[in-house]
Amino acid sequence: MGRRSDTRERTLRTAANLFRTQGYHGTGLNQVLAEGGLPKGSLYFHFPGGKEQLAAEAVTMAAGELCEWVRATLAAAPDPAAGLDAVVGGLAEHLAESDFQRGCPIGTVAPDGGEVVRAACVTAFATWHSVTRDFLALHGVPNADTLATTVLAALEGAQLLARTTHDTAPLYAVGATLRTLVRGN
Amino acid sequence: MGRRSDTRERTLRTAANLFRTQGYHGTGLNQVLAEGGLPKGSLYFHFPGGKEQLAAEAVTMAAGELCEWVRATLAAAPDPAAGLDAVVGGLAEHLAESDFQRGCPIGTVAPDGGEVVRAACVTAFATWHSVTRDFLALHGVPNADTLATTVLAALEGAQLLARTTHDTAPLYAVGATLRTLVRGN
DNA sequence: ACAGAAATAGACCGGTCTGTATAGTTCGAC
DNA sequence: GTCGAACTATACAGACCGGTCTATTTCTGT
Repeated sequence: MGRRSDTRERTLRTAANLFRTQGYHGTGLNQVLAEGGLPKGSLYFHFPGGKEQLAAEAVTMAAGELCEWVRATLAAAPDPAAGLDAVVGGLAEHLAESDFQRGCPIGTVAPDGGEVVRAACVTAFATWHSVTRDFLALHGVPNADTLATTVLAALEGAQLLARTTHDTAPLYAVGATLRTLVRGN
Repeated sequence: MGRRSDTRERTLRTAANLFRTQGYHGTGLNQVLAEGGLPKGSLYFHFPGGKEQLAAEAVTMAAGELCEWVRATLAAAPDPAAGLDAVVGGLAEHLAESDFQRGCPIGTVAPDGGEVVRAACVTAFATWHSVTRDFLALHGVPNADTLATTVLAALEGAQLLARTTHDTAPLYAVGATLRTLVRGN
C-alpha cells in the first residue's frame, strides 16, 4: 500500500517554488516537470485534478511550513515587538536571498487560480492569522484579532512592495510601525 | 499629426480593466481585443512594444487615476483618521461592487510582468506613497514617511486578503488599526 | 516465480499564446 | 484630385498551453 517513489512530493516542492515566484498563470506544467527532472507521465496520476489541484496542494504545503516557522519564531520571542521584528527580519532576509524573486507562497498565487486554489489560500491565511492572533492575545495585546489581520495585511503588502521595488525597506518600515502598535500605547 | 481614432485609449482602458482582475499572465491579448471590440490589426501599431508596453501604460494610466482619487479623498477629509477611513471605505466599496474581482491596478500586475511593467509599478507606488506621506505630514503626523509606507502596504495587503476571502472585513480591520496609529498616541 | 498494482515513458490532441507580415482602407494636407 | 501618413484587416507563424492516451516498466505481496 505504501508509496514506492517520492515523485509526488518532489513535484509538489518544485511546483511550490515556481508558483511563488511566477504566480499561477505564469508557471507552466512543463516547466515544473523540466525544473525538477520529473516524469511527465505521472503528473496526472498523482494529481488527477490537474494544475489546479497541484497548485492548491503546493500552496497548502508551503503555507504549512511558513506558518510553522512563524509560530516557532514568535514563540521564541520574549515580547510581541521582538516577535514581529524576528518575523519581519526573516521575511526580508529570505526575499533578499532570492534576489526578490520568491514572494509569499500564499499571496503570490491567491489572485490567480480558480476556486480550488482560492479555497486553499483562504485556509492558509486563516491559519497564519490565528497563529498571530494567539501570540498577541497570549501577551495581553488588546484587539488581538483585528491587529492580527492588520499584521497579516501589512506583511503581505510589504512583501509585494519589496518584491516590486527590489528593496527590503518596505518590510522594515512596516516592522517599525507594527512594533509601536504592539507596545500598546 | 493629430490622432484620427480613439482606439489606442480604448485599448488601454479595456486592458487596464482586465489586467487588474486577471493579472498579467492571466490576460490574453485576444481577450482584450474581443472584450473591447477593438481592431485586431492595430494593436502592434499603437503598442509596438507588445503586451509588456500595453500593460505598463495601462498600469500607469489606472494608477494615475487612483492616485488622483486618493489625493482628492484625503484632501477633503478634516483629519488624518477621517482621510484614511474614507480611502478604506472607497476601496472596500469598489471591491464589493465588482464581486471582489477588480483588485488594485498596481498590485495585481506587479508580481507578474517583466521589467517594463515592474518599472511602471515602482513609479506608481512611489506616487501613491508621496501623496499619502504629504497628507500625513501636512497634518503633523510624525514619521510620515515610514507611516505612509505602512499605510500603502497594509492597504495593498488588505485588498489581497479581501479579494481572496471575498470579504471586506480585512479592509475595515486595517482601517480601524490605521486610525489609531494616526491619532499619534 | 508470478500476478497485479503502482508508477513512468512519451507521443499526441486541440487550442491558445504572443508576435509578424502584408495588403488594404481611411483620412487630412496641399 | 492626389499623395502620404495614419490606421485597420486578415492570415499566419512558431511556440507553448493543459490535458489525455496507451504501452511499458518497476516494485510488492504471496
